[in-house]
Amino acid sequence: MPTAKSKQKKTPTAANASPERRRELLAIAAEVFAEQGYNATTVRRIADEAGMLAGSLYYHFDSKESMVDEILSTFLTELWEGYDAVLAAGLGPRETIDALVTESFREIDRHRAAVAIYQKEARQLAAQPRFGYLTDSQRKFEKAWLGTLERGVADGTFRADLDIRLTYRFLRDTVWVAASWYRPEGRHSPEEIARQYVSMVLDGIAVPAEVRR
Amino acid sequence: MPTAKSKQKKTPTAANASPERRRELLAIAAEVFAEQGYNATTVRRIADEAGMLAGSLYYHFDSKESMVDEILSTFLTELWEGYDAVLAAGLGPRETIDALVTESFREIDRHRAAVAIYQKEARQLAAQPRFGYLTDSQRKFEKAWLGTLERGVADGTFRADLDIRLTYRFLRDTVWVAASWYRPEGRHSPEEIARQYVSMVLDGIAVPAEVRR
Amino acid sequence: MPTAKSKQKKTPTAANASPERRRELLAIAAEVFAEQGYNATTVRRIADEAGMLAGSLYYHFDSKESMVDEILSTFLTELWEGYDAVLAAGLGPRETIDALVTESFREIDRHRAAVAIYQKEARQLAAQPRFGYLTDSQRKFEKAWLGTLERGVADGTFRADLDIRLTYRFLRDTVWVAASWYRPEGRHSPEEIARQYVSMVLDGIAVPAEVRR
Amino acid sequence: MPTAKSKQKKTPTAANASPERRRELLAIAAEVFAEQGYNATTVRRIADEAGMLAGSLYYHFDSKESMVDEILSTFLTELWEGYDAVLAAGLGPRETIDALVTESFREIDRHRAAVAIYQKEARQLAAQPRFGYLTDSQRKFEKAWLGTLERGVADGTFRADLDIRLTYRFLRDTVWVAASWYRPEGRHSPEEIARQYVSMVLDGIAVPAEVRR
DNA sequence: CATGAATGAGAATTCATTCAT
DNA sequence: GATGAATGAATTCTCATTCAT
Repeated sequence: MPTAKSKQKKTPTAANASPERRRELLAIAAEVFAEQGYNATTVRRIADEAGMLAGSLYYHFDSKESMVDEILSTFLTELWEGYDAVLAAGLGPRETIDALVTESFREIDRHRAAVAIYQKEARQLAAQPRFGYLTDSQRKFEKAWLGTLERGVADGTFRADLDIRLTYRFLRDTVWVAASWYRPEGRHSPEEIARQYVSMVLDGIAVPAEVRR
Repeated sequence: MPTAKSKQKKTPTAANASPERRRELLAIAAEVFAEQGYNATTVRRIADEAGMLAGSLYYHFDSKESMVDEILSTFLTELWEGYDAVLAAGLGPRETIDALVTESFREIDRHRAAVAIYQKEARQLAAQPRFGYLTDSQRKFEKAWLGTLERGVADGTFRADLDIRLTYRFLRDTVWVAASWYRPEGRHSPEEIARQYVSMVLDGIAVPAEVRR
Repeated sequence: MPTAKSKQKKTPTAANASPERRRELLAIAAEVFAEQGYNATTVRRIADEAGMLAGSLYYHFDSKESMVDEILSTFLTELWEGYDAVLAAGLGPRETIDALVTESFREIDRHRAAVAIYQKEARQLAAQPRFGYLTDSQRKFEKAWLGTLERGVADGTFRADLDIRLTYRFLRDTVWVAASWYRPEGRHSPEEIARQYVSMVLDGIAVPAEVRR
Repeated sequence: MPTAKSKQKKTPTAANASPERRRELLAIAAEVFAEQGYNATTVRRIADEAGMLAGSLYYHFDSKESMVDEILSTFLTELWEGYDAVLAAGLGPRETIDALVTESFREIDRHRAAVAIYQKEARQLAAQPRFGYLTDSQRKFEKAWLGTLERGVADGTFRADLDIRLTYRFLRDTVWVAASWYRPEGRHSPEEIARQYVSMVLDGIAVPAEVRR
């Protein structure tokens, strides 16, 4: 509701429209970004998909960049709500990993496109100041997972013979790359996928020798 | 694996120069592609890095596309030499997985940039007929790994309670994403990384209950 | 001096609103045009300043162009009322110049923005048929000033050793460019500024030799 | 001559071409800018005038902005060479004014288009940090002229009854607006125009009373 | 009277590619 | 083998304008 003399210099266009329309458009954009890659996606393509002309998108958003920005920051905000809840619950290392993995697959389920974009583009985007929060998030992320692993090694829950940073990367990648193949309509629920992933990660895919015997 | 030469459409230019120069230039290009992404990389940038002007690259290559083509096909050719040797060795499922993972990390070590490019761009490139071999390779790849897993489940080596396609994806991603963080000068040799990965994947990161006791 | 209404091409929109609102909006528009330049001024910016949305301006005006049109024609209409009165008064050359300069500064005081716009944009706008009156006005203007100068040279009031067209341009520019720095709240009244300008122009800024002696 | 590894990140294109070609293109651009105004001039128009495609201009210049930048800064550099020489000559106030006016008309003669651009666009461009030198130059300019006037008033050369800032603006505008009508092929040489301007400014256009008698 | 959403015609700019030298 | 200059198509973004509500 612009009042007389309100000169919104910075954001001439953005944040005008109704939140619902924005969300619709962002969902479309996210889908296309995820499929084609951010750079390879033209604004025109998004507009086509939304049934409007390329220029019309600029009524809703400042730029292509601000679209990814909003897609990623929205996703990360929600992710951290979930993660923070898990981390605040005071669970043991094994249960924390379990809960984080489960939470992650729930996020992948809810924000598949955003996660895929994050995976592919984060490194490059993070170079721009505007996307500094990506780096921040990554740091927090590392702290959460690595810390849990360290706790687990300390209390004997996790193996001590593995390079812990390697283990961290293994876990991290293992979970998130799933966004590249995950389909919401697929056979398994995110919880079921999470259950199996946790099981693989914690206990391995091999049948233990003493069982096999 | 089709090699990417045979394409001298109009000009008698491409594929002229000495093979060594080509390889040098491709190495440079691969590095830049890996770092910035294929789309985001300008021919000019590659030329800059090579100490020449953008136009000059066209003496050596037909197009930007033919550069990735050659980078990826060279990599895949080598990869399959290694894989085929492993698969032909008649090993048991556990040993085959071990060998494939090890071979994979060796390839990551040798072709880090190419692997990173493959990870990021394969899906999109594969849409073009020229890159049909990417899809072929992926199919062969799946057959090799999935087959090994199935063999393992059948003979009791691997757990039967896991969705096998899930396991396959888990394994595949787990190994290859490593290219995104792997640095040849890093602490661990590719063989050491492979050893730890295999150990995690097969036996899990948790200390088994009966040991912990 | 054609007035810029009579243009309701398609819509019955323009020239609807109350004349006061129009004048308010035109004053705002003139200010922005003067400050940023006609081309660089967006309709949105004017609307912002007026506390409405860009589209809403089109209830009041046919187009951006019709805004400048109305601003300039209104100004010129008033200018010529003043000038015509001076020219009809039958004054001598010196007194006529004096009166014209004074009248000009009064117009600058009243229509600072319009004058500034005129100075900057007239040449370009005049190329369009719609703004033909700008050229007409300029011709009339030249006739009035140049004629007065010629009269003055003829009767010995003004120096005969100067190129008269040069003198004309000198005078014309000298007066009107003042619009670019004039501020109504400034130290001097328009009449005082005019007095000093006339004095400079007629008698020069140097102290005459025989006085200095 | 780019050497291997020379990554000119900031200026990917500009400053490549031979200086002569640059100068040619800048001369063309200046002409168009002067005639149509900076904003109203499209890059395409400049390219048309130069007999090339719009995109081709970007081989020579980074942007439309960098074209005006180079045009203006080149002009100002030369202007100050001339001005500085005058100011260093240790002339009296009257002679200094004379010399500055003459130098100014010489610059108008040499850089007519640049001067016209400066007149029309300086205020707006100066808002951008990149064009900070415009403000600097203006300040120096004011200091030079105003200082000379003050010296003249102090030593009795110039009238003391005039507002000195008004006089300064009068002089400044009077000289530079001439760029808007000056044509190199015109009747008068820049020196002749300067002579007449100086005469008008110093001694006025009126015949002194005691002479007229 | 005004808003919200869109249109559509450019605008500047980028970049792979070509080619004469 | 490489340079310098250009092409031309595509891309992001801007903005005056329209119009149903």
